[in-house]
Amino acid sequence: MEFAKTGMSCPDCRLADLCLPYGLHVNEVQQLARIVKNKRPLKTDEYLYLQGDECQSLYAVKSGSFRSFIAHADGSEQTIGFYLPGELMGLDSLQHGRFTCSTVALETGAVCDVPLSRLNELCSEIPGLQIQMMRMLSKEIVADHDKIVLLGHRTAKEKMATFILMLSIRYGALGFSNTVFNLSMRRQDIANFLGLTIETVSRQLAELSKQGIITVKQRGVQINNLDLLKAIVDIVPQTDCISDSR
Amino acid sequence: MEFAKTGMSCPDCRLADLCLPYGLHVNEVQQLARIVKNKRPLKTDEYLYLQGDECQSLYAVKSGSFRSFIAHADGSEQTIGFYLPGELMGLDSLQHGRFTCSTVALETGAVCDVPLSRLNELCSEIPGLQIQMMRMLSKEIVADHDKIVLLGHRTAKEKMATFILMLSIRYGALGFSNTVFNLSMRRQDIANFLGLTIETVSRQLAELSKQGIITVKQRGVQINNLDLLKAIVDIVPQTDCISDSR
DNA sequence: CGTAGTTTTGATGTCAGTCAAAATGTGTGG
DNA sequence: CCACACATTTTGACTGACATCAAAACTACG
Repeated sequence: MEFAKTGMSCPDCRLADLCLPYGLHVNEVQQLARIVKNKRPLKTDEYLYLQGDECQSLYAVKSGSFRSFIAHADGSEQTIGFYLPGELMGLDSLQHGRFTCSTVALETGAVCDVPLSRLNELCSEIPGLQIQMMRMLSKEIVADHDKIVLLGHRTAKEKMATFILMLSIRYGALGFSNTVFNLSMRRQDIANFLGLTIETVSRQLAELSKQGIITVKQRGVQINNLDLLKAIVDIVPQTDCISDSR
Repeated sequence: MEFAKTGMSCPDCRLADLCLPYGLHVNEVQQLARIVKNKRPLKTDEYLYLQGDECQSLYAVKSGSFRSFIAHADGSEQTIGFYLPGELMGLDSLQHGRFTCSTVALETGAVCDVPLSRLNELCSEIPGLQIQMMRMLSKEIVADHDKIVLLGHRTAKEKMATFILMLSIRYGALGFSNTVFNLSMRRQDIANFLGLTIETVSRQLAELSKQGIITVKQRGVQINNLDLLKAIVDIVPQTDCISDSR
């Protein structure tokens, strides 16, 4: 998903209102833009940072999508979440200065590099930025709570439906279609994220297809009946998004 | 768990280094203390705030323990977490100004009331406070990631062992015994938190008892073999705590 | 076109949920 | 202090949803 051109700066970025510049005055956005470094694009499966790395910068998704996960001593992984444009990655590192998870590109994408030391300075100078920074941290917490709810007590079908619905909502909030989109992650990633096996994910997608609620063609997903999908979920995810039809 | 006396202020609070004052100069802590209001103690099952309430203040646990949970339209709940002394509650509200979960006292306890507007002002004046605030938000995110890992792919036995171990670590970090403590929450709360049923929780506790790893007497838990407990968990939770024997 | 990776489909097993009842604990009023 | 009622926890028998194991079908890429 191409959105903001690589090299485009905060004042001109269409994602500004979903990102750090939200609520800032024009000149403040310019100040922010001056500290943001544009990173080169990342290719599929390229790592943005590794668990345990010292954190010098936070990264905002400019285009593409990313997966973050925690690796365990035994080699197993748990996918923590997926990041779409406008979202800030690396917020887990602010506690101790090291990333607690690894993040990898799911497709070709670009990120904005926000040096932490400069960001902290700027937060002191611009109250609005400090507020927005806390908003974004809080948003991550709320999103994580949604994930806890998702993993807590739901059946495989509910998990699958919720996953599709959350993506739909997030794409919609970005100005994309909320009924037709591509899954940038593999079945394995979905399964791992939802605490299921790939076989179960495959079967649930097939089931939802058979019921006519969605149409799946490899990575491509089309939602044919949003209401039925919501009926399966029935528990309203309080995802960050601004415009939710509910 | 009595810890800091009600009425005691930040500069004298034993929990200061786990809480907002961490890293501040003495005079800055005094500034902070001036905006903190002492709330009356809460009794068991008394609500601190309700999901959907407008957030005027954040609350730091002074003594006792709390449970926060999300209620769904169908009446079901998902426990999001448990709060112990020194922890800050309500961070989920910073995004939109409303609490996204309810929080209730598990036992008699007291909290510090930190008015949000004053806190924001103070963060602008005291860079160290702004940094610490972000650390605490980040800590919450890391803790939530641990919960996602916990709920993701673990068996009932692993969940139960991890739960006991995390409590052990947190009590230890507070200066309490990490081998003998009371569960302030009911079985129902543990089950709901772990995505299990009370029957399964009961059986797993019985199983761990039978193996001699722990001794359970109602709310009381004694860990007889910390290494065996860790062996069951095997996936190291990266919980916030400072001093971890591992 | 051939190989490797990914996804789907099928058959079987198992862990935790459900239902039911007993045991234990907690609180209240006599 | 005891008796009774109610809540919580434990134990047991059975069931079912999802995991596991295995193989086939589909895709992608050189």
